Amino acid sequence: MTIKLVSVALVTVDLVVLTVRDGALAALLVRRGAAPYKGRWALPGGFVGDDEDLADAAGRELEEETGLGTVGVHLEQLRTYGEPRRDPRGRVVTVAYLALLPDLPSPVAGTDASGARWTPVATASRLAFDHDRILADGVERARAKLEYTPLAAAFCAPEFTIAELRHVYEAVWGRELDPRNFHRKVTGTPGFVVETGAVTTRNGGRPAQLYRRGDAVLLHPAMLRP
Amino acid sequence: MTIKLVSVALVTVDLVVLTVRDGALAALLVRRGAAPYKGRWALPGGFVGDDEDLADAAGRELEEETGLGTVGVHLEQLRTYGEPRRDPRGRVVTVAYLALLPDLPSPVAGTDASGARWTPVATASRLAFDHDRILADGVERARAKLEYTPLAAAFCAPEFTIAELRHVYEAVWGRELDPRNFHRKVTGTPGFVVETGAVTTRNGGRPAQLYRRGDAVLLHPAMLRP
DNA sequence: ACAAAAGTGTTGGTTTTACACCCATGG
DNA sequence: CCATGGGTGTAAAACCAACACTTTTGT
Repeated sequence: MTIKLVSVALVTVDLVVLTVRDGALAALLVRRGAAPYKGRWALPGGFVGDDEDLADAAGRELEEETGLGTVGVHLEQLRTYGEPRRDPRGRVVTVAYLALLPDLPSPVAGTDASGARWTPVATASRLAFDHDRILADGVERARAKLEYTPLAAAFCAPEFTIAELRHVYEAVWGRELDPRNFHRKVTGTPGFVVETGAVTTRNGGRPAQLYRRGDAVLLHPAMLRP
Repeated sequence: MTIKLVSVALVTVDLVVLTVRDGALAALLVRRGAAPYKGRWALPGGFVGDDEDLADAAGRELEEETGLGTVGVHLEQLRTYGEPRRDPRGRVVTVAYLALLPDLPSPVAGTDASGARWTPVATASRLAFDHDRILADGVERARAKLEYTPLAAAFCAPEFTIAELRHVYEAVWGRELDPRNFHRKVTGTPGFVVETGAVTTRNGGRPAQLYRRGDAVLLHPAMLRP
């Protein structure tokens, strides 16, 4: 056995931050200001504090990058990437997190001030490090979890209409869904959404019921993507 | 900002190794021979080599612990645990892997020689570190993936009968399934299993067809666990 | 009145479930 | 012949896709 077994590594968190903008799934990217990969787009991220939990580090980076608090934001661990030469500076193990946000009109970065920008995932490529792969993994996770969890609501404002929820599915899956059948399915799946009693006409046409997220954690039956 | 941001950590891999034995889901545990948690049961694991990929480290640990090669064994990354004080010796971030094995009669540890043992997951508790939680996460992952992937075959020998496959589902889900409907469902799901042409009577009764794993990676339709 | 969006009813097809029934072996 | 496990048939129930149709707003 010749492997050196006590391995010390730098630990970072990287964030796949997704939202639905203009009918498409978009990721938050930042432009790197320093080597390596200077000038290239990358996932937001940074080092984990000495006495900081991984999830806390991810929440802190999200706050720094978006200006948002982490309350109400869906944030889950995605996967860890630790290939020995993934970072030219040395052994860096990164724990990737997946964050899902509603399309916030104002306080988010993406105003391009801080060098952060929303990019449709279909056109995001040639990112720094192994971030192409991490982003792809995050998108695939989001697509899969829409099927069997109520995660789509994380892309919506706290109160939303069934049609707004449907637009999320259509954007993430890249496929049109029948509004009538979708409505029945969502309202018929126990715990997915709960009626608030309020209505809105913000989308034009007949007023629509507003809903909040229900307490289900798994959808039975699932929303299938055939 | 007072957080020290350049965090150096020791990186380990821990393994949740599962098999089906005597009709129950069982995990491979080792008894710790040194502090901390000396004498307590723990998940097998160890440090990642200096120039070693995480998946390779997991495969190496599996081989050391079971005496098996990693060919044909299902091994996937589970989750990463990095709570600052999860290890009293210092900052240790562990990347957990999930391994699924057929119930091998002979060469595996578990003979208790090396201090390793198969334990039904229902009775495994009070493990060292945060290993209770890691084991629970691994079991839940296995349960969930049986639904929508052909993973159950990883618990079977290379050639298996439909009934043997059903026993896996019944052990992992803790629920009896109708043999007739199960048979139709499995053989009717494209790519799940392929007939070998051979038959066996090893389970008594009428000879049963032997099958091998198919090439499907996702099951359509899924095997539901209601 | 008309367009646009929300929501309900209906229908025919597929899938699931429960269970009766037949098949092929060992003892 | 009987017990045991393997596998097929079938009918009722549940589910799903497609689409005609009604409701309620803004202009």
